[in-house]
Amino acid sequence: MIERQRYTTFLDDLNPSQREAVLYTEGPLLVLAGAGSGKTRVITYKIAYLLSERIAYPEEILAVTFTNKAALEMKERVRKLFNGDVEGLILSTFHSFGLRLLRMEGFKGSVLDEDDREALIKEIMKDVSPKVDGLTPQYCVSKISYLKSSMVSPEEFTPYIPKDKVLADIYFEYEKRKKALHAVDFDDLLIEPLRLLMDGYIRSKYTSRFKYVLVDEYQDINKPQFLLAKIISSGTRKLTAVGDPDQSIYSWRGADPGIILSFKEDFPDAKIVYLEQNYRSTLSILEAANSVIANNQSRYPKKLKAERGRGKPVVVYVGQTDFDEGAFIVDEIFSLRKSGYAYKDIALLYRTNAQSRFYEEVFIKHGLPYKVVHGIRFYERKEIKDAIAYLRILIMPKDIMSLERALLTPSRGVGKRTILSLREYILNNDLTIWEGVRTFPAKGKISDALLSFAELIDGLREKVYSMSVKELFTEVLEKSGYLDMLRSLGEEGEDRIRNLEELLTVISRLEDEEKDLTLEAFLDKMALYTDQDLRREDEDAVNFLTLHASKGLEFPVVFMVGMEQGLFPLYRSFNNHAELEEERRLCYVGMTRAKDRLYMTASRRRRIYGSTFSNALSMFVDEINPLYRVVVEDYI
DNA sequence: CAACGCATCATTTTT
DNA sequence: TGATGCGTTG
Repeated sequence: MIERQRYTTFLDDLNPSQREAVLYTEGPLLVLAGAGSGKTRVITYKIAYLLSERIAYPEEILAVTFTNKAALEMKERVRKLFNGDVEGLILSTFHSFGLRLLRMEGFKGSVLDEDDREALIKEIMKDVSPKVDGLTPQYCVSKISYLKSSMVSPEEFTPYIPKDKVLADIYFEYEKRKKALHAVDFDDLLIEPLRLLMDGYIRSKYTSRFKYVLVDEYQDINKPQFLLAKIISSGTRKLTAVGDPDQSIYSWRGADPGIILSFKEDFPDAKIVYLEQNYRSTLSILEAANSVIANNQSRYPKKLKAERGRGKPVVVYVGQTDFDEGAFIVDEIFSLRKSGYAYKDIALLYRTNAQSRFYEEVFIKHGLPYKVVHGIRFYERKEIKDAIAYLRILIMPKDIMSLERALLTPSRGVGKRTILSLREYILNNDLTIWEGVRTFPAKGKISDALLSFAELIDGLREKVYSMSVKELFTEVLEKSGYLDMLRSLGEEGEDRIRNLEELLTVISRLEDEEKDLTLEAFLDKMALYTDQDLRREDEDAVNFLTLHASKGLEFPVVFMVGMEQGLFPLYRSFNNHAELEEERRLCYVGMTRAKDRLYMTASRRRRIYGSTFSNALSMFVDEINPLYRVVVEDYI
């Protein structure tokens, strides 16, 4: 008994409903957790509890969240709470888990990023399909991704509009070529594991391993993610899903908010726990947010209760021009600083990325520090991709995409034409990339070039297991002539070398964190992690981010800018009820990020795309209960 | 075939 | 405003 108490003292930090959710280990559990009600806390405490009480071993627990960053933070919290060895615990994103499963089942290919995907689509469009108005590569990428998230195969897809007839062919060909290249895209990281899990033997391996499955942000999962969670947890059916239907903001991307609403149908014996106390925001902010979200018709009524005091009202500012708006924000930030807030306590949220530039200019003019938070993959910069490609071809025998990339830069007399026939040659004869380069029938200069490339790669391959990733990285860049190429490029090259040096710093850090980091593990991280996950953020700067990117975060002070009809909500959603409600949920997400102070700013006239528009104040601002807001107008 | 200029048209994007 | 794509030129 004394033992037990020692292990679980941390349960005292929880309120009764949170504790109920943590302690329930009988079967499926849905935690409907409002904004700021401690859902992350429930997940981390539950894992720590399972471990502390020896209810489960680390390797029997799978917990999934939506971002790598969130996963990393949660793992750290679990480690601290449990204060023991968590080796074997999988706490990652669905995608990382999917890739991991594929690797465990022998997948040796590479993961296509957004650029690769688009490049492949462009190739296909050139080759096969007739030209159709409005059928852009980007349209294809997003539509195909949407179809895959909805689990509609090329064969099942029935096009309704003309351009989708062509798209259907492109989709089919895309899947075919991707498969030939032994590559998977982000959507495959969910779909392919599902395919494998159809096999009874493979399935039982995972269902017997995972006794507890926990899923965060359940309101924004898509069909394959749902199936993955359901199947993996089917051994014990001890699935804990945590989410908030009011914060579902990704349905345009294939997320299905219906999944959280039908939990009780999918798991009839499920227990449901409601977390309705908000610990994050002041009463004014919370009531303001409540009054906005209450306007959504398709929702289960729910009202979060504030645990904090009234605080300051939400400040609504309407300037004459966007410059007034900027000046107001700057003034407020100066006075917030005086009352003790740091820059990093402040976030500026906007609806579209394009809006950030204007505020960046304002901040630069006034010498205020800011950082734009967005998920551009580090990996997507050319020099980074090139460097990674070199590392990949050392251990990935089927990674033709990376081989082609490495072969092309620095230029060594092997051009696009040779590359294409080399690809054919490797695919037709089912060779490894190494055999391919060595035996490809070429003559003269090309043959020499290929041979010395093969030598280079073979030489480096020998070192893979005797060198650390960091050493190998430096070695590859030197020996391949890549650094020399950049050095000869002058100023532009210097920038790129700096990026590579930054990558080197990242590698050092990863190696510090994980002893014996293998090249395989490193490469898989690179494929899925964004800048934000890899970079340390300790600088004191105001955070600039989209409303979407703000999900799951919190800031003492939040500015929601551009609160105008047409900008937010966007024009497009005006005559689409479902879309408008999603915009409203987005507004709710933004408002509930704020702990102490919330500002919503707008201007009567604003320059967009070079011309001036007059927008009405956002309807969402009107929906705020006047008790909790003050309107500041400026007519200077 | 590439380079240049003009027209066009703009979401959100955890992975 | 600025990125992108297409059609025209050299």
